[in-house]
Formats: sequence, C-alpha cells, structure tokens
Amino acid sequence: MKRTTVKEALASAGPVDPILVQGWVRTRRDSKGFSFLEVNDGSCLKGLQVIVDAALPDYAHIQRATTGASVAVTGSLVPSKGQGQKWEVVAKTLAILGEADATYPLQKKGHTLEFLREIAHLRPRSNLFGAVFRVRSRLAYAIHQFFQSRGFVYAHTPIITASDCEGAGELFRVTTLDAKAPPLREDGAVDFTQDFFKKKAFLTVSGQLEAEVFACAFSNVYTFGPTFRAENSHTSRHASEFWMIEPEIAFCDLAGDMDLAEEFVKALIRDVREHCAEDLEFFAKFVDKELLTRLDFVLERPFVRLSYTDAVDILLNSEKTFEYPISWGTNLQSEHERYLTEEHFKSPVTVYNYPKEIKPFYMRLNDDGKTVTAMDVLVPGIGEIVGGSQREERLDVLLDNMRRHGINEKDYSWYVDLRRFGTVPHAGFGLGFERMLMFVTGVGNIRDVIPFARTPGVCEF
RNA sequence: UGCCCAGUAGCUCAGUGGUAGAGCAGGUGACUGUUAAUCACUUGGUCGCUGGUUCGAUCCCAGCCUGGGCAGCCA
Repeated sequence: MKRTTVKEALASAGPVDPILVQGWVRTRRDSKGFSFLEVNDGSCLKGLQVIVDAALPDYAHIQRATTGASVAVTGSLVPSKGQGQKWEVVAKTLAILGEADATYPLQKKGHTLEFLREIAHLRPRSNLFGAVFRVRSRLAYAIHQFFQSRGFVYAHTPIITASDCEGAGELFRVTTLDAKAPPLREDGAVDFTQDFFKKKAFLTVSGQLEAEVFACAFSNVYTFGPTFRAENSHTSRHASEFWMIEPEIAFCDLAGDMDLAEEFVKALIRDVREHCAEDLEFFAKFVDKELLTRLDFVLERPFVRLSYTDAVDILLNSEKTFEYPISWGTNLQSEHERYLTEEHFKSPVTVYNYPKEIKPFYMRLNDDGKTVTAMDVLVPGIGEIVGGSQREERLDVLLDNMRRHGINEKDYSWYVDLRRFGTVPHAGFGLGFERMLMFVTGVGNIRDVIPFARTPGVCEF
C-alpha cells in the first residue's frame, strides 16, 4: 500500500479505506479500552490522530509506541468523533518500526531553544524546528522562482577562492599543507607556492565579483550559495557559515538596485505568507505575537528610502542619547540602525550614498566625490538584511579606488578587464538568507534557522 | 575580542552556611473519546569543575569550563 502523508490525510476530501500512515509518535493517551496516538511525519505542523482499539492483536505492543518511536499504521481514515481535528485514523494494524526509550530527549512539553540546539539531530522533530525548516525550504524555492520568473540566470560562483583582500571579513584558509611542518621559504615564511593551488586559497566570503563577470554576459544573474566568514562573532545574527543571495544586474543604477531589493523582500514575504500559513501562525502564537501584523505592514507600505546624510541628520536631531555619538563620516552603529527602523520610521528603511571612506573599492563614486552608491536595507528586529551598491564601471575611477584602498591591480586583473572590454553600468546586492528567514519566522537567533549551525568553537553534527 | 548574566533530577525551575524540593518526563495502577488528557502511588541528584574560607560549603570567595545576552565585524 502506498504511504499517505499526514498532510494529505488531514486535507482529505472524504474517508479513505484502506490507508497507510507512517511517522513518529508525538504523544500517546491511553484510555481503558483503547489508545490515542498522535503521529507526525514532518509533512505539516499538525499530527494525525490514530485510534488503536485494545481488541486489536497489535495492541499487545502499544506500550512500545512511546514519544519518539516510529510507527506504521494501516486502517481507515474517518471523520473524527472528537473535537480538534476533522479526520482521524482507526487502526487495523500497528507496527513499531523503531522504539524510542525513556532517554529520548524530546518531551511533550516546551523546551528551551538552548537545550534544543544541543540536540540538533532531533530538534527537526519538534513543532518549532519542523516549522522553521519547512519555511526554510519554501523560502529557498521562492528565491529561485522570483529570479527565474524574471529571466535571471543562476550562476554558481566558486566556494574556494584566492581573493583575500576584498575586505568582507576574515577568511578561512583552504590548504593541504602539513600543519606541523609546512614548507618554508628562505625568509622563514610558509611557502604557499607548494600548497594545493600553488597560492593561498580561502573559502569565499562573497560571490559578487564572479557574479559581475556573469552579469556582464547574461545581463541579469543571481547567486545563491554558502558563504564563510571566520570572524570571531558572538551575536544572535552572525554565523561562520551562512547562505547568501546575490543578484547582479547589468544596465542598472542604484535606484533600480533598491527597487529590486524592495520588490524581492516583499515577494519573499508574500510567498511564505501564502504557502506556509500554518507554520507562520504557529510562530505568531508561540514565538512572536506581532509577526503577522509586521509582515503585512511591510507588504503594504513602501520602504522608507533616505540618504546616509539625511539619516545622520535624523539621528543628530533625535532626542535620543546614543552610546556611540553619530557624526557624518562614521559607520552607522547597530543602535543607530535600530533607532531608524524600529523607533523613528517603524518600517524597513533603505539607506544609500555612504561616505566613500567606509565602503569597499568596487562601489561607484558619486559626482560629489565624497559618497559612493552603497545601500543597506534595514528591518526592525534584525538590522541589516541587504547590503548592495552600484558598481564602479569607469576604468580610471576603479583603478583610483583600488589604489586608495591599497589593492594590487594585478590580483584583480580579470575584474578590471570587465571595465576594459564593453563596460556597462551595473549594480547588485547581497541578501542574508538566514536573516530573511529570521525576519519571516520571528525566530530571534540565527543558530535556530540553520539546520546545523557553525559558530566560533562550534562545529557539531 | 570586550562587557554582562547563568550553571541544582532527563527537561523547566524553586531553595538553604548544617549534604535538597516542585512540575513535567520515566515506572505502576485507575479511567469508554482524549487533545502538552486526567487521578493515585512511585524511581530518580558527585547541587558544572578545581582550590580557598569555615567545625561544616550546593550556598561565601578565586580561578577554570560550559551556555546565553549585548557590542564590534557584517549578511
């Protein structure tokens, strides 16, 4: 008999006989002449209620159907006589596929997120993490759908890279050299010309530069893949390994870039709102009571858009005293970004045109000579979710920027070539996949939206 | 990396300078429809580790370990 998922069974249009359901027992309630099993198979948040009559031969091993055990049930799907569910299964046979003894850590009670992190191999079977990872899957699908439906080409940029001076944080080294006795040069330094790639290599911190190559061939492209930062960060919104989406668009300026970022964020919210309604309601009930109203608010209103200079003015004129005083030319601190998006505007905010001194070499210099076309999208509760810019397409200005940032032109000859041969205005941004997932679920810690999170000192599972 | 908070039963927590308790989980029994079922009984502890103060430390002090929060870095 073909297995029916719990999701299909619960959505059934009529009785089904016979039916086969397989899954894991969430809880069992015994009465005198029968037992209730709640069976969940991850296909949806809810479980399917199974009634096992004491008269069945298989009732002999009902005691083995404990929380966490895997079972196969055959029987018939019938309208439930009880409250709380439309359908239930009256069992004819019950097979225990795998027992779960009393040491099974997941109980039918609330657990702390910290405890569940320690059992990352079992937490997907909990309500919360089941919902998180179903939404994660849907969100990934929605990302591809958004770009594919607009004719963007999906580019696989390399995970191992030799670019080490882009400035997007500390890098993980990739090497096959013997850590105990690496080959040395005459001056005593490690001789990386004898390493696997005959030079220093690292895990990527961004696929942007390679995405620009593809944008200058396919016009509209996006990347979606893992990214690695060796920063010693201990916050709820940083991980050593995370996923990032980086669209890159040729023949596009900063305004078009901001338009796309806003449209993208909204489309993702709309998709999850529509296709993960049950899971989102669970988050709204147990994680963040304001979740649905906030998501709907974001959908309905345009993002506030203001220049860095205007943002600084707002911060200077606010009554608020900040731990770090703000002045033109310094980076916006977390507290400043939070004030703008959570207190002043109470809305997503796109800040653009930052001072050139605090931004990387590839961003396009504005006519004022002081600012570059950087843009950050800030959202309440998380802060920066998107960072992007229009790229410098003018060869001479790019070379000036590189000199100013102390970057060797030779290391980026292929990147500079894009400006030498058929250069075009282009722009792009990076969206943190996990941060977006935090935003749509209301989950407050990035470690709880990644199946097996990597953070400094933690590489379990 | 800096600052702050917390480690007591499997989980969530209370507690006291005289070696410990609750709820849930587990076990046993009861119950003809439960919904984190209910009711009765019940098993269960190197009070994170090491040292110090003290007649005596789970409690006070120091160091360490682990977890968490905030900041920086950013997505």
